[in-house]
Amino acid sequence: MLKEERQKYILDQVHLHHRVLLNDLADFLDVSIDTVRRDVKELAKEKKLKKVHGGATSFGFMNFTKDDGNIYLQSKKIQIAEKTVSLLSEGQVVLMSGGTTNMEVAKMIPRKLPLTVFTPSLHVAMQLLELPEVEVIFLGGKLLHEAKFAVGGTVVNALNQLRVDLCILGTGYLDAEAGLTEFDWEVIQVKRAMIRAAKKTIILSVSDKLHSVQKFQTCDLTAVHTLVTELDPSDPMLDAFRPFDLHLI
Amino acid sequence: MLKEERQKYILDQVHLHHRVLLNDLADFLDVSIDTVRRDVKELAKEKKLKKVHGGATSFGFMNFTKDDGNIYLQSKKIQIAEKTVSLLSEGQVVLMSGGTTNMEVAKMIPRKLPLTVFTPSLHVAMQLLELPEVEVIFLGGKLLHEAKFAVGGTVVNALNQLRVDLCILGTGYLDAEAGLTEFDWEVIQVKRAMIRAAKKTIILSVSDKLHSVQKFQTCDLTAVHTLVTELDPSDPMLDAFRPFDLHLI
DNA sequence: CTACTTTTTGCAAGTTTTTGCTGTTTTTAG
DNA sequence: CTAAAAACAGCAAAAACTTGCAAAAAGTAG
Repeated sequence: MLKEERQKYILDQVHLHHRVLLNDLADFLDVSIDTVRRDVKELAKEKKLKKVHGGATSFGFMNFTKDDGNIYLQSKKIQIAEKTVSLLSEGQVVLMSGGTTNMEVAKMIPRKLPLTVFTPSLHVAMQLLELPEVEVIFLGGKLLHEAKFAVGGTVVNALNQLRVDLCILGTGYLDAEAGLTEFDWEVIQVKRAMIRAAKKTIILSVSDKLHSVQKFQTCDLTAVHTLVTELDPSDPMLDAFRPFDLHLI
Repeated sequence: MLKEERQKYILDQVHLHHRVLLNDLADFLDVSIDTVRRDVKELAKEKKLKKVHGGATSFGFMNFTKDDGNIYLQSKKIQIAEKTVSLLSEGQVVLMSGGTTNMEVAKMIPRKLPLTVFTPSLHVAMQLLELPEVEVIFLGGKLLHEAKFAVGGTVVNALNQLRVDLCILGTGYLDAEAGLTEFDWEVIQVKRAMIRAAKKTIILSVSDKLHSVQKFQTCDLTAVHTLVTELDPSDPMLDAFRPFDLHLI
């Protein structure tokens, strides 16, 4: 194997995983650890990657990502948020769930757009209050410590008496067969009520979460009207969802 | 696992939850507590986070209360909060309003004290959720943009069906003759309902606000059971309030 | 083809970094 | 004040790194 090839592989791995272990590289490339070490040293000198004790990382590695794991996720969420915001129009009454993707949506709503938003998420509510033209109504109830999300009978009852234009459901797990799934039973109850209360339901999902299934089902895909991902609507990854009467953007 | 990965995880957790325990980190990352300690020490030296006894916190933590700039005021509020916390006991069901003094109370509640707290204040709710033993129930409704406080019929109705041990009313204006006064009519409605729902009502007031009168009256002093100020209970400034059947501390 | 140089690679010895463990001191909470 | 938890300092083993060197591979010129 050529040195060029080796270094290309190393760079690819760094770009893909944002970090590599020298041992793994030596193992895979079937050369001594010293050779890999020298390669990485060279690449580091050319500023193509950053050498650290025991491995190498990409440059933006230490940048903060709210979502444990990878930095690309954040930019995907921003893309999704952009598409979602484009679906909103003046005067609408909207229901928003919690989750980091919905937070991005909240951040991205134009300052001048008048909306009425109901939400059971403390974080989303907090963010929405930055917008002077948005009337924020919090769906009160028992708050979950981790998610800072209100659950329980109070929330569900309030939702049952509500009729809104749009429901925007954030982070959930999505699969063509299993539909929308969650691991928290209490959250499910709230999300179901949210879907019932809305004329249309939009689901936001980064492509990583497509085809993932969790413990409990919130609803199946027939209950959903629009699916927003960071992918192009024609992407083959979305093929499994085409049989449903879904609007993909 | 690379040191960089560990440190990135630590930083992400700090940013996400505003505070982390070294034990939790060591546990999750599957390294000794010393290693985590060293990592946190390094990150602290780089000003990426703040090291505290037993864990680490992010820098901007709890900065959503705009600093009133006045250090004396702040320390007075802390004194009041200390006194107030001493009035709480295990298992109580408490109602808390908003305001900066109440925020101090929320910060000061012991981590191990089990309570159930109802509140219409986003900030107070957010702060209380840091305490694992406190069940937080948000009184949902239309949120005021400035105060981040829920008002309106929904809140009042919920309160009318509630019966709690204690109501802690934060920043209001207090005068022996005029009683408790406010300038926001909607907030008044909520505070009245809060007082009705509680067996006992505690009022927190820095001495600066004693003998001030606002536009509308929330209630008169006969509805209040305890008045907490930063002053000594024997202070002559409190003389005007002694004719009432008030507990001064 | 051969002799020579240059580059690349692996190895070994010694150094540095990292990590967990020890016992001791400091801080915290009841 | 006392007991428990956390922080600290020093040590030792393991892992990673460095350097120098020699063998193998590749290139070059006569």
